[in-house]
Amino acid sequence: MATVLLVEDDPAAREGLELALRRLGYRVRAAETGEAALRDFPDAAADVVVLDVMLPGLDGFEVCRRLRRGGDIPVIMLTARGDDLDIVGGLEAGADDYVVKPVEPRVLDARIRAVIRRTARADSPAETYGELMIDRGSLIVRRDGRDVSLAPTELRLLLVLSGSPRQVFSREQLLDLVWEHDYLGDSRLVDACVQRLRAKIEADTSAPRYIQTVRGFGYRFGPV
Amino acid sequence: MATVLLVEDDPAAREGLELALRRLGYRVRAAETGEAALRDFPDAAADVVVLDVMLPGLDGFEVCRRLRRGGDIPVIMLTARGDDLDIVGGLEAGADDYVVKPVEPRVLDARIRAVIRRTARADSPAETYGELMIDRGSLIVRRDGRDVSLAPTELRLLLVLSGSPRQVFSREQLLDLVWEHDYLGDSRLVDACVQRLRAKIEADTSAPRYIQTVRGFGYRFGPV
DNA sequence: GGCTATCGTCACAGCTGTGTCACAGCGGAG
DNA sequence: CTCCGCTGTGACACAGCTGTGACGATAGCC
Repeated sequence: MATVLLVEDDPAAREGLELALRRLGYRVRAAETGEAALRDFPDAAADVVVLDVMLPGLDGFEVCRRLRRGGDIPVIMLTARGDDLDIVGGLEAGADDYVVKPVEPRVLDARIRAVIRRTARADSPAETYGELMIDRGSLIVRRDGRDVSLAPTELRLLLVLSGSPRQVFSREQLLDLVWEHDYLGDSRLVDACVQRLRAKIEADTSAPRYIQTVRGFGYRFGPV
Repeated sequence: MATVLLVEDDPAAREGLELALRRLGYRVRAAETGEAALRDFPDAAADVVVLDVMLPGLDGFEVCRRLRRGGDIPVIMLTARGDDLDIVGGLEAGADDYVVKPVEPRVLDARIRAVIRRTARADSPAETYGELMIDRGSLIVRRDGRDVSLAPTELRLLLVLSGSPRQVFSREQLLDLVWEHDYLGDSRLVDACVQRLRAKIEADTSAPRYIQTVRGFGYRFGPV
């Protein structure tokens, strides 16, 4: 059965949900704050994170964003009833779903299963594509065995693209996923970042091997 | 921009949402009943379905299940406030998300984009028609195992046609779906693009195997 | 077999989309 | 404070895609 990392500062709500989830067959690890969750997370080996929005210290949105950067664990946000802004913020921060408190256990159960079903993907420790190696755990990228120094944005771009090899991403999608701001109008922003990334990981930028242009549509990570 | 198929029987709610979504840049096709939606669907070429739960005739759950069977178009359910049973039922029926009525346009916008972003990631298996392979994820087209280099418009045309095999598309429909501009009067525009596409994917353009002309009506993708 | 509406084909001029580059603003490190 | 690297922006060039119109070919109808 799946493991849930539950992040909730209110003891009553936390223990209630923990008990309910255990009854439903989940393994549960609980954390009281976002910091604790982020600290525990690599070891928690959770399949899904259930995350309260209102937390002392780091709030839920920020925790969600950081979890997103670290990998692709699905996140379900717990939000106060009727606060639509929370919903928008949570989804923009990369949450996979949200539920409104107080939550029925069977509702949460259904959402957890739906989210796990959607994101069921195996994550490998370090991926190798030809001469290129990408380690999502340590965020180290190597070409021909030598470390490549990437700027933060370049790294995020590479992680997003290589996270779904061969999948074509439009510029709009990339702005959403990598830059996390809705952009109106066009600019050479994505192109420029792609170019910088290519300059660092491609042997021949005029015949890119890893980051390919799909004219009229966008870009694709595709070794071969 | 994405196309939304909106299924809602209440005229006021339907027209309100339709207008709001158009303002946000979506193309919208509306249906009043589940039956109408299912009938329209193959032609609607929608990217996401927004589906009211309470519908006359087939209810939202059943429509959702049938849409699921037909393919993997993402579905967002519209449900009455506070009805948790709806939520469970909707997610079990295969819905990707739900929103509570009445819905703020920007909330629905965020949900639609989140759903599209998630489902775009799912790698769709490549389709194979005889000697022709079309991979909608990577936008790679192969004939006899060799990559075919298609121009953007040619590729869009092929994607639209092959998205509904055997379906006849009129030139007007194609101008709308591929070129996205309402065209008045006739021109050889569609023909020219079809010809260019045929030259690249057909072995014998005088006896096309994949893109067939239906004289007086339009074109059809039909590998037979 | 002729006529007509319809479709295929082609060449070309204009233009769109992308690669590339330099530069300035910004923020963090020291 | 200064310095340095990262980021976003605009300008520019250019490959090659696109739309257009003319004309030839073809199928359907009588």
